[in-house]
Amino acid sequence: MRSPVELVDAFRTQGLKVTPQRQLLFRLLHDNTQHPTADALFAQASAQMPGISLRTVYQTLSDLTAMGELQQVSFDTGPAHFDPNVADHHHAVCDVCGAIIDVYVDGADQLAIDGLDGFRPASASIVFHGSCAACAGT
Amino acid sequence: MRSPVELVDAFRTQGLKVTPQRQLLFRLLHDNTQHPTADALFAQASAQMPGISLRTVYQTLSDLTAMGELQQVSFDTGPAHFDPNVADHHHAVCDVCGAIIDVYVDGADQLAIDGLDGFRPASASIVFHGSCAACAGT
DNA sequence: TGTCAGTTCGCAACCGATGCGAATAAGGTG
DNA sequence: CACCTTATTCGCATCGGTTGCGAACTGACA
Repeated sequence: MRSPVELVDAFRTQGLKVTPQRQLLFRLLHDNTQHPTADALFAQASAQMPGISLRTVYQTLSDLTAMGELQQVSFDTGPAHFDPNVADHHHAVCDVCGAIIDVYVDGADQLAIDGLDGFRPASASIVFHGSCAACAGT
Repeated sequence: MRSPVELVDAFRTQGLKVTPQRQLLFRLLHDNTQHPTADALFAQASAQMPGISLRTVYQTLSDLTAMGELQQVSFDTGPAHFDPNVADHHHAVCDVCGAIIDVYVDGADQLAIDGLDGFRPASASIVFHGSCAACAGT
């Protein structure tokens, strides 16, 4: 995701308006490696801007996702998480504390796949489950 | 997933009862490669047993999943799909028609992963997106 | 056949997410 | 700087998927 100042330009260029709510979310998301949910962002945003609506958070998140600035990732059936890292990468989920970390997998594109039977893969997403450094103990 | 007759034994052994509803679902799921949702199974079950409750379908699916006879898989934020194939495998999803097919990936366990930073992976799940043989055209 | 624990099933509730519409505010123009 | 247009905010209602609850029911064993 681009920086808050770049996003201001990008939004205006598209005829979209730059509101305080949006700017706050730009800041909360920039360089955020937490993979927050809409609800988590709403909580953080509310602390700095009481009265902001959850609806607005959802709205801005989907705007940013549509613009390619954000990647929406979902695990299992829980709420969606948002990732400002839009590079080609994958995720590791800690089953203990729920932490999500970005991982880069070499050779993900040349995996030997059996059973494709004519299926033409366009993309692959890999999710590792396990325990993170903090939860694995020492 | 084991065969309907084996499941009858397994259920009784665990003190669970074998009802007509459950037997019907055993049959609908056995050798099913469609990865149906609870709703889809409910529709099929209703055709053969009018009056069966969606609640019962959910109940039995979660029983079977708890017993390890079924694997619950979810893609994006949509409804959960149930897979009687509990072997170690992955999935390919057709973005056109929504078909889900089982695939087997060699070397999935020795992928070169960067960024783990102490994370200990216990399992990996890979989802391919693309177009299936029927939808890819020829 | 009787007894009892496990089941079924409808309804309400829940969660994450989205549609709608009135009030509000951004931002270009005169 | 005031104005006007259009986008945005935000609360509320709604929706889809799923689960909790509890009364009535029914397998399964004695």
